[in-house]
Amino acid sequence: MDVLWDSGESLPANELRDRLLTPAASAANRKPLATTTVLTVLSRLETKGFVVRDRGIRPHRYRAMTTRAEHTAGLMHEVLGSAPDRQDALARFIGNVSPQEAETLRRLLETIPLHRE
Amino acid sequence: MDVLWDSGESLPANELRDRLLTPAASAANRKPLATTTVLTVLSRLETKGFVVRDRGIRPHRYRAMTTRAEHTAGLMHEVLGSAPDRQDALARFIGNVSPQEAETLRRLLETIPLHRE
DNA sequence: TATATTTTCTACGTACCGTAGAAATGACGA
DNA sequence: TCGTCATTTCTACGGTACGTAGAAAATATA
Repeated sequence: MDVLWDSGESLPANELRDRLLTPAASAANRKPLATTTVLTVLSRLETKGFVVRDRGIRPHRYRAMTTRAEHTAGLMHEVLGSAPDRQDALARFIGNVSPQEAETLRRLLETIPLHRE
Repeated sequence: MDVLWDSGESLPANELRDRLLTPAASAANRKPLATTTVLTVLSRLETKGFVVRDRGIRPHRYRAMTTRAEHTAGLMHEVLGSAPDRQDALARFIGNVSPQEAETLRRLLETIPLHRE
């Protein structure tokens, strides 16, 4: 997913395989993955809805369904949504953010309409 | 975990087993779990640090290590922490909260010291 | 001490993931 | 058209985690 996210575009499996062999990975003695391995994973990611495949052209091209930020935010909402006490959870969450991030959050919240009941 | 969270106190495995057989569960034709099953799961939860066991008394007593809200908040921070683009992720996250929750967040943020660089 | 309770140890089925070979499919040049 | 090569799909195996619980060991109790 990181490779797909970093390259905004859609990529064929071979390209993916190559980009998965980063300098860091090479240094760590990681041998390149087989193309079929990459394809298997891509299929599974497609099933999970994380990746979209363009079957129109022959080397199929794959791209991330969402941006990484969206994905992260989605996970956060998922976690929060599974809590029966959202207010509490949010309070605890906010209680642990750094002052810098608190500032960021304040600014972000300004863009949301005030709630009038 | 839900049972432990709902009962703030520490409970022995047997009590856990009983409380796991809620009316809803009974209706769904769930048969009661064996006590050993509950004990196995509790041990695993202990290993993960989700549960603390009091070995002092004979029917050992188990309690949740954190509150549910703390747990949820912890997961959210974990997810956020694994994102290389925290700002973006937060922006996306905030972009999807309801006006009510935005209001809650604004209020919560007031309790955090302003950030002066 | 014999017995009942509680805990630990071991195990089995299921599911998911990383990995990839074997087989099928599709494209492309001779 | 056919053989060959690239690509994709199908199948599979080892590893880890989880739900479940029996067998065995440890401990309390009558």
